[in-house]
Amino acid sequence: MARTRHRSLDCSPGCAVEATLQLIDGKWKGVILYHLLDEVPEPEGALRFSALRRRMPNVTQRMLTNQLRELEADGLVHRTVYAEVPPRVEYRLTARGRSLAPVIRALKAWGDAHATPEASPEAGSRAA
Amino acid sequence: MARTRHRSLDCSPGCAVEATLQLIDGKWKGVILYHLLDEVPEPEGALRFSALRRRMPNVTQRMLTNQLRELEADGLVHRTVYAEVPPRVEYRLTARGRSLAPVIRALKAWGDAHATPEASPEAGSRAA
DNA sequence: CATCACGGTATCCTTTTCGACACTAGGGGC
DNA sequence: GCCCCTAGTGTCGAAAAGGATACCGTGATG
Repeated sequence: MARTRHRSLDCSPGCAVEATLQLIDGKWKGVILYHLLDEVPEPEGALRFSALRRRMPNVTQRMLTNQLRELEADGLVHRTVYAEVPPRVEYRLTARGRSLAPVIRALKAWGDAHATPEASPEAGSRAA
Repeated sequence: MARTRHRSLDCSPGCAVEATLQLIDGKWKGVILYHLLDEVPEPEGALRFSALRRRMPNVTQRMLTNQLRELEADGLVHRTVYAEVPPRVEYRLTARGRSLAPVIRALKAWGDAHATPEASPEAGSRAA
C-alpha cells in the first residue's frame, strides 16, 4: 500500500539514502519508530496498539495498523498477539528496527535544533 | 505541491522527527541533498541543473525542478542563475541545508550497513 | 439483553504525487 | 533558415497515499 518510492535503485551512492528513507517514509512511521524507540523506558520498549493510539490521537486506527504492518513487513517492528479476551497486541522494535536509532535521533536532533520555524505558529505551549 | 505530511503538529516530541522528515520527504529530495552534500568535492558543492540530471537519469526535469524548488522554498538549497546564453543555474546547499549533513549521513550509513538486501546486488564495490 | 473494550478490517472517497510529453527562449553553428 | 544547447514551464492523466466511517468477534459488566 505504500512502496512507491522508486523501484529502480539506480541512484548510485545516493541510493543508500533513499533506501533508508523509504523505510521511514509514510507520514507516521517516523513518529511510530520514535515512540517505540525513545518514548518507552521499558527495556524492550513494547507498546500495545492502544498505547500508540493514545500517543498519536490524530491517526486513525486504519492508518496506524497500516503503518505498523508496513514496518513489520520491513522487519523493523515485531508484533506479538496475546490470545486474550480483550485482544492484546504489543509492538516492539526488532534489532533491525533498533539499529535505526541513530537515524531517528539525528532526525529528532535536527528538528529540535531548527525548531520548525515556519511550521507551527500555534505551537509553543504544548507541555509535552 | 508537496506539503501534506501532517499540518497539525500534535505529535508531542515525535513531532521534531516528523518535521525533519517532512523536509527530506519527496521521493528525490534525499538523493538531491546527498549529491549536493557529499558527492561534490568542491568547497561549496555547487551543481548545475544538468549535472544533477546526469546523476539521476530517471528523474524527469519537471520532477527535478520541482523538488529543487521545494528544497529552495524550505531554505535548504540556494539557486544561482547566471544570465548567460545557454542558461546556467547552479544549486548549492545553504547553511541550513548543510546542517542536515548528520541526518543525511545517518541515512546513508544505515542504508550502507543494512545493504538494502532486496535492492541492488550489483552494488558492493563502492566505499564512499 | 445492551454495552464496552480491544484490535482490527472493509469500503469509499478525496487529496497529493508522479510521470509522460510537448513547448519556450535565445544565442551559436552549419 | 534550421537545429542544438540549457533550464525550465504547462497540461493531462494515472496511481497512490491518506482519511472517514462503519462493522466484526467475544467475554465481562450493568
